Amino acid sequence: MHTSSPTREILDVAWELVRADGLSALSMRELGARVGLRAQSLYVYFPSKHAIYDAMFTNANRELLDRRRALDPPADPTAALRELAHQFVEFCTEDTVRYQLLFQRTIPGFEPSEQSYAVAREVLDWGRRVLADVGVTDPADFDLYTALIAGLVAQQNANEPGGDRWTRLLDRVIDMFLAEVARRNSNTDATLPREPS
Amino acid sequence: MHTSSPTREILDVAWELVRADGLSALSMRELGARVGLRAQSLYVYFPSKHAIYDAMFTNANRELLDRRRALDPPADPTAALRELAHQFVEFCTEDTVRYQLLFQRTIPGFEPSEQSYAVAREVLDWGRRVLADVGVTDPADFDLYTALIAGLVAQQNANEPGGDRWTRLLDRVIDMFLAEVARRNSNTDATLPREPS
DNA sequence: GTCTATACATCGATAGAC
DNA sequence: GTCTATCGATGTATAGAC
Repeated sequence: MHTSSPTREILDVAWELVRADGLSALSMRELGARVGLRAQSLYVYFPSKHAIYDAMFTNANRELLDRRRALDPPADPTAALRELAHQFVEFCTEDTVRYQLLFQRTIPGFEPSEQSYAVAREVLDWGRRVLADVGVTDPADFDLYTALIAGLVAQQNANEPGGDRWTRLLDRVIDMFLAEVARRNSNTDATLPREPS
Repeated sequence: MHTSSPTREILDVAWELVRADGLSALSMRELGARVGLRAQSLYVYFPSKHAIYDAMFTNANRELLDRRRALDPPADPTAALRELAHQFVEFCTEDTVRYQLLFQRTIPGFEPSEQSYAVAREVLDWGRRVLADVGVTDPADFDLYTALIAGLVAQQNANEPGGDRWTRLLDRVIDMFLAEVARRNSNTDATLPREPS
């Protein structure tokens, strides 16, 4: 019996270190010391430092997925979208290092593995589903949505980490987005010939 | 007589290296070798590697300012805003490493110096002036604007560097933004009591 | 599985000779 | 101003004792 596997403990401590000193300041010797191991022994559990980053990447995406599953989505699709967006923005701003790992290409040689990407895709597909529920199915509209959210988060984390100068604009941004999509759809209906039915 | 100072040449080569290998892959030894010096001799011109990053930061902001000054802004304020936004987005996406240095906090201990920030503020103030010309003076509206542009650029650079999947949404985003500000202003006019005059 | 020991190449940075 | 020499770090790797 054990409370946590060595692998699990290494990852937990890695997150601690990274949060304290920055994403790229993760050192194998330091990490080993914190878990009572020499740096070399870490290679028993992870083949390289990038493998640790990769596990952290998966880690973080799973955490986001878990939180989404924990939501009890309201019946109203728009309310559900709002809830999702707020959860995502909070997730991205409550831990800027995690945000950096997930959404910025900042570690020199690190590229998430295929299986890590799979989890990231799950997150994105979840978003697509929620948007489809409010009638947004055009891929360009979805790109627009991700850009709007990404912009708020990027500005918040870059210029006022921990604050809410940008994130408090979220509901306004969602309204603006939904109005824009509705406007564009009604324009399209009015000006383009109908599909034969 | 000389074609360029050592300082200038070091910076030029630093940009080359960084564009080739990534922002954090800048190495003093490599940089020295490319300019015909040993790494240690670089410290005659820059007191540290961060000082080189700082000079590059100022460098890039000045380049952006120069381009703005080179614009011959159209008389119509909205057209001028469009032109500015397009120029900015192109500036941010044509060189992702430069974008990373200017707008992402990615280098472990690097913080731009006060005088470097001054140039960055000039850039921001320029944007504020152009937005004021189209009637956008509320600071929250300006924050909204910067987030919208930042979002397009962030998504483009992170997910499809060199492409235009997000940046081609720029005019749509500007329209959406202007409509939102207009809507909000008219709402305010209609529902709030006027100031005594 | 973990240790010690050792190795190699890399890094930023400093001291001091010339 | 440029050099050699050196320092203390880093990631990575291997060999071998226990």
